[in-house]
This record gives sequence, structure tokens and C-alpha cells, in this order.
Amino acid sequence: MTKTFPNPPRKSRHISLKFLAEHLGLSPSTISYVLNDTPGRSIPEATRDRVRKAAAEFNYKPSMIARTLQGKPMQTIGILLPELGEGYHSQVISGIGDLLMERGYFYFTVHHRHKPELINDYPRLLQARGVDGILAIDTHLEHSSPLPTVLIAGETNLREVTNVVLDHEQAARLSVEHLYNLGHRKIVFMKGQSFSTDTQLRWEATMHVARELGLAVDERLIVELAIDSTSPEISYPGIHALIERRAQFTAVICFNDVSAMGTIRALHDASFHVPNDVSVLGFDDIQSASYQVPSLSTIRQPLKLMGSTGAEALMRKLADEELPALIRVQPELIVRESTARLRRSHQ
Amino acid sequence: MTKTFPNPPRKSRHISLKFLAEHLGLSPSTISYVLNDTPGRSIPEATRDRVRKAAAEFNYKPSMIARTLQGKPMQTIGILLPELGEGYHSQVISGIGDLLMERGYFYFTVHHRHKPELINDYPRLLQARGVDGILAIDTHLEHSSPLPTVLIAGETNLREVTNVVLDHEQAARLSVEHLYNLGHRKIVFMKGQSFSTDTQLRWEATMHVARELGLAVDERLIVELAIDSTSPEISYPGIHALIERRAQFTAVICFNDVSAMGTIRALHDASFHVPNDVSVLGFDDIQSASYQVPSLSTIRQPLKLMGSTGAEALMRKLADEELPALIRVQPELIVRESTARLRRSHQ
DNA sequence: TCATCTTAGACAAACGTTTGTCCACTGTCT
DNA sequence: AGACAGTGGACAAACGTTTGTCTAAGATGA
Repeated sequence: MTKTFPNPPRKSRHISLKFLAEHLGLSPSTISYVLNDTPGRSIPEATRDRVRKAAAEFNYKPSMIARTLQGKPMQTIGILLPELGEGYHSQVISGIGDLLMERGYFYFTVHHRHKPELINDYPRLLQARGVDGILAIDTHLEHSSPLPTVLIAGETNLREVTNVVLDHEQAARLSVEHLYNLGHRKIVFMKGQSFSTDTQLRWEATMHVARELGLAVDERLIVELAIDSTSPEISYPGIHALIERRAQFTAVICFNDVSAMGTIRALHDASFHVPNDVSVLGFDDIQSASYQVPSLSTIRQPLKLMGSTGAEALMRKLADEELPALIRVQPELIVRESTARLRRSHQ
Repeated sequence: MTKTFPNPPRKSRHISLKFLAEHLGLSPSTISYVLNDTPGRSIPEATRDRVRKAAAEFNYKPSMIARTLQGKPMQTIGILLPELGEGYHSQVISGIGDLLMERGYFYFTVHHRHKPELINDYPRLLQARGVDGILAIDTHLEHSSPLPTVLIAGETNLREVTNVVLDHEQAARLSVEHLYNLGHRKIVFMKGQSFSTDTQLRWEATMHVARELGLAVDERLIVELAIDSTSPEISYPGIHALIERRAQFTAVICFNDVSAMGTIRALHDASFHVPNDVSVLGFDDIQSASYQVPSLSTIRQPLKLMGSTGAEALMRKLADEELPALIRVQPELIVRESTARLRRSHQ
């Protein structure tokens, strides 16, 4: 009879092992052994039943906090990223979140706005909150962290950090060859903002492929993004300026889909038709890419996959498994309406 | 001389109060008093200096975990939302994240996919990880939580939950009157998915305003969203079907900007021009709204503000301040290119 | 019958903090 | 010289777990 014990489930008292123990007239350790099925303990089934029933009745959840103090993992990780808001990151996080949820892990999200001191401090602050590992996205990691770390789409030369990256060489090949094969030769190349970790790698890969194809890269047709934002405004001024000074071009390779939207908008405002007058190629394949008018041709970056791959890698790392330093994922060319064969009249 | 003590800063040992204490030849309590500036303690400035220097030298961060065990707040909250990915929520979270970061708070994000058992379980699981309070977004809260809770854009009749909501009545007025004043009478009304907490409230407000204006709502011109997604595909089939059966309409009031994009795409595919043939009005004003072709007229929902307002309210609640049960924020009509005056030929 | 082995638990230490209490000095005042 | 106050700090308990060790009672064996 549980009713004979003096402690009614007072609303105010936190349900702890100790509470359960008093309630059942047992010691906390016994409860712990039962609930964790600790092997090598002889406890009769009758007692086990009593304990489990009480735990269910009071909806007892063990405090991860106290458990962590014992050196157990908190089943929690920290996600480090440059900025919140729409776009790129949210897709990656979506992939991470689904996998972690499945594994019973929780996560913190922290944004650092590219500030090195924040990037450096966050791991310790997260550690103080009990996280087991760090998943960084698009972040320049310079100092090694006290925690196991996996980096998605960033750049680092830290030995102990596993890096999940897109195959930039292949991505560049897909994009440049696509437009080349459609007959385009006067191509605008767009370079990302300097703080984006992809900018440098993608640019080098793109230039490399252009050289291989014997495609001339006109200095005057390079647009460099500078605005720190995730809205299409980032590319509008650059393309607008190009049009103003009557630059000759028939295609634009954009840094991402968002800048492709800004590009199309700028061309549209200047009465150029996409793709009849100018072809525009995006990058990323964000959700709205296929619903633009015109719909975006783009290089799909498997963002969700990169997220889940990174999370999976971190789980492995936490389980002390060996991991490659680099995990590469493959891009894919998605052809829609914003790119078209060069028309004779524009040659 | 600190060098005379036997414990070199071994890489493996965690830097704790006790470690610092041994290192300095003091007791842990003294270190704690100094680092927390606990009032009513007499400790000479010389000692305080020694302690602070050592703390800085070893980059000591107190364990929030152990501190929480003492009943101190963890300075951490949990965010509950239906789904990860692009769109609506990411803007709200952006507002939350900025405010929390400023206050030194961290946050967990958990998504529940509208599953009641997850919605019910998460608060306890978060509590086990030391969370001080819950911020729910667009979530049907049915049971009261063990933690202080603020709800953004959801719906609940729980007394203890503070609710941050858009002024739906005003939003409906702005949208319907805008199209009405442009001369539209044959208007398609789009109803959100049933799981969205805004659906019911917005629909009622919209119908109310239509009645007030004496505007007939044609049953056959109601499109109801059903697909669970954050991509424009949600509205495409509905609008497409309307066109297929040659329904007569001159304007569409969409449930959100994403569905407005799907609507424009469907109209475009059927060779209708927006806004010359049909006006399309969005809702939310997401970042890409102004960069669509045509750019979207829409009802701006101050998403970031709703996020920061909710976070601020929760901070207050955690500090035991009194709060109103309802905090209302105001929408705004943004007129761009996707809506236009009704042309005579279409009357 | 007595030694031995199981069984079913209790007990206590530890994790890293916070905080109330206590104590040994050192000065100061009569 | 004795009483007393102030100073500088140590000590220990507590938070909620986990886990190694210990023990009392009952069962078993020769």
C-alpha cells in the first residue's frame, strides 16, 4: 500500500530520486539501480515493479544535470553559426535537428556574427552548460575547442576537427560547363562576401574550371558581394552597376539563390528578360527556387544531408570512433527556367 | 609565488573551483565568494587579486550545471516549435535569439511536428536539462507545463501562459479593405492548414471584415491549404484547380507569402498576368517578398518583434514580474507590385 | 549445529557549486 | 590584563544523481 506513507505528492516539491525513495521506503540507490537496469544487482521483480510504477505515476524524469555531474554525457550539443534568420543555415539545422531528435539529443544554437572572440568563447560557455560536443556551421575556427568538434561547410586547419564540405570542384564544373555548353562566353562571375567560408574555395574552383575550358574571365564582369544580409539586396547593387555601365554579358553565375533573385530583379527592372536576354544560375537550391518566376536553374547543395552527416559524425566522435578528417558531399545541377541556350542575336 | 604549488595545469583536468583552490592554497568557498562578489565577506584586496588573476589565467568558467543544482537559474530557455527549416519561424527565432544573447541566456530548440505527446513531454525533458522557462511558437498548448511559459502566435486557454499575438482583426481589415478599395469584388480567400494556430483566428477575422464591408464570400472561391510544408507547393494545386474549372476571380488573399508565391506561379503557368489579370496579396512579409517578380504586396507581420517581445516577456516572468495575459502586436500593409486596381475589362 | 553463500538492500563518497556557521588571530579599548 | 570586535578564511551541508562497498537476514550445505 503506497497510501500508508506520509508524503503526499506535494505540488511544490520537485520529483527526485530521493522523493521516490522516501515515498517507497527504499534508498535512492535502489531506485537508481532499478530505473537504469544496472547489471549485477539482485533486486526482486516485485520491488522493481513498485519502483517503476511510482516513477510512472509521478512522471519522474532523472535530472540530466545531476547525472552530468557524475561524468555522464548530457546528450546535448551546441550549434555554432554566423547568423540567425532565413536561408542557408536553417536547412542545415533542419537536417541536424531531425537526426538529433531521433537520437534523443538536444541542442543549443548560438550565433556569433563572425566575431572571433565570440567564436572562441562560446565552446567554453556551452561546456559550462554541459554540452558534449560542438557542431559549427560556416565558421572560421581558429583555436581548438575543449570539446569534440565537427565543422560543416567551414574551413579550418585544426587537426582534431572533422570537416563536412561540398565538393567545390565538382560544383564549379557543373555550373560553368552548364552555361558554357549553352553557348555562353560573356559570363558574369559573382564572388561571395569575404566572411563566408565558401567564398574562397568556390572562387578558386570556378577559376580553375574556367581555365580548363579555355574560358576567358573578364575582370570587368566580376561582381563581389559585400553586404552582410540574407536578403536578395546583396546582389542588386552590383548587377545594377554592371547594367548602368553597359557591360556586355549573357549569363550570370550567382553566389547563391538569394543573390540570383536579386540579380533577376535587377535585370527585370532594367527591362532585360531572363533567360531570353540573360541566363542566371543560382546556387544552393533553396525551397523557393523552383517557385520563382522564372524558376531558378541552380546547383543544388544537399544542405539537409550536410546537416545530418555532420550530426552523425559528431555522434560517432562522441562514441570515440575514428573518423576521416574530411567528408565530401556531392552537388547536383538542377536545370529550370532561368538559364537558356544563347540566342544568335546576342553573340 | 604560485610556482611552489605542486599542481601544474594538467591538460586533462577540468578547471574547477577546487582546482583553483588547491592551486592558490585557498578553500573553494573563498574563491566562490571572490568571483561572485558575495557581499558581507571580508577578503583583502590582495587575495581577491590573486584569485581573479588565476581565474583569468586558467580561463575558468563556473559550471552552470553545479550552480543550477543549488537552485540558481541556468540562464537557459527552451523554444518549442512545430517544424524546422525556412520561413516564418526562423524570423521569430532570430528576434528571440538576439534578445537572449544580449541577456546572456542560451536556448534549446525542439520541434514537435504538431504531435500532442511531444508537446506534452518536451517541457519536462527540457526541465531535466535545467531550462528555466519555455517559449512556444505556433503551438497548441493543452496541458500546463512545470515551467514558466510564454506563447507566441499560438492559442491556449491556460491561465498561466502569456500569449503574444498579432492583431488579427486589424490584419484582416488591412487586407480585405486594400483589395476592396482597388475595386475587387470576386476575391479568392485562402484558408491556412488546420494545424496552424493562426488559421482559425484569421479566418474568423477575415469573414467578419468581409461581412462589415458587405462583400460576398463565394463558397466556390475558397481555397483551403492542406499540405504540411513550408514551400510554395502548398498553394499551387488549389489555385491550379480553380483555374482548371474556370472560376471567375480578380484577386487572391493568400494565407502567407509562401503560398502567394505558389499562387503567382500557378497563375503564371496558366498565362494569367499578375497583377494585370489577378491581384495577389501575401501575408508575413518574408525577406524575399520584395524581390519576387512581381514583388509581393503583403500584410507585414512583425515577426522579429514578436520574437523579441515574447523573449522579453519570458525574462520578466522569470523575474517574477506581473504580466498581462495577452500582448498584441500590430500588422502593416505593404503595397508593392502584385496588387493593382481592377481593370474595367475584368469587371 | 555452525560455517558459508545468497539475497536485498542500505550507506557513503563523489561530481562542482553556494552559503550558513564557525574559528583563530590580531588589534583596540578599558 | 582582560574583554571584545573585527578580519580572513576554513568547514560542512546541500543540490540530485551514480556506483563501489558493506551488512543483516535468510537459505544452503556438511
